[in-house]
Amino acid sequence: MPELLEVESYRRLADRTVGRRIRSIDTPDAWYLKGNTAEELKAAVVGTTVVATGRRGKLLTLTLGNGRILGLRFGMTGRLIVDGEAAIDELVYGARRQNPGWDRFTMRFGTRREPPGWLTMSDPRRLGGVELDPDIERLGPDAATISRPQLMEALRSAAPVKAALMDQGRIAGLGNLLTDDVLWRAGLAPARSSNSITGDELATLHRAVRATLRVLARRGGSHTGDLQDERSRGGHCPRDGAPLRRDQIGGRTTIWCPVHQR
DNA sequence: CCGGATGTTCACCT
DNA sequence: GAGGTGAACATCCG
Repeated sequence: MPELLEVESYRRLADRTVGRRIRSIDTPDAWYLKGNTAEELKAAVVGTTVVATGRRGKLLTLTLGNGRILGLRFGMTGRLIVDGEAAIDELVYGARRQNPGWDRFTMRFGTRREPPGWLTMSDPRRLGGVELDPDIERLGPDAATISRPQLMEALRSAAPVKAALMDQGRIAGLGNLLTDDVLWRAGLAPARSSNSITGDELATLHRAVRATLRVLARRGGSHTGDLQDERSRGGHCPRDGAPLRRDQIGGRTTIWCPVHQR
């Protein structure tokens, strides 16, 4: 998916639907509906209005006029399209082409007197989903606004710091690409046990989370990190020129510099 | 042809 | 219980 930065741009796009009334929904893929049948979903949302958008980590939420919350998850390849316009032209690991067969969920808006339009989730790999009233509190604090004490709490674990940062229940929003760039920026080895992080290192890591999100947001997304060009082929550290390492940590391919990440 | 890819969940180990 | 591993989902790309 889309990590935090992409989902935030999806949220801003979805903001366009605030104030619109949901006329109908298309649910061509029952598997995409988590926890509800199409009939239940339809009964809960059709006829109500989108009153707000929100985001916690990689979860996009649409608050409806009846108090229900519609949670949208995008997996690795999910895209959001509103009124035919996509928030992001091309996902790095997503499909280049567009295929109507990948439309997994659509809301159609408008009545005689209210604004029309539609919102579609397109997801080739079907790794995302739509859930009514998702358990948002199962997610940790959002990475974009997490405080230093909250980060310390998130790292109260014997797991590698990389695994803890990717654990959405501990801290929400960081995926594989962002996490590698955060640790690179912080100078921390990804396999370091979380509870071995010192107070000074925690402060550095906290700043690195914020800096990485700020810088990559400005550059255009999670795939614009300093390590991105080095991910595919064995590259060199942009900071000190050392050969980068490629390891499996927390179940994911991890790129890191053994010289300055300690 | 094969392996891996911005993710999550689950079963099964240690 | 905590942590790790591999599978599953489906498609594209190198």
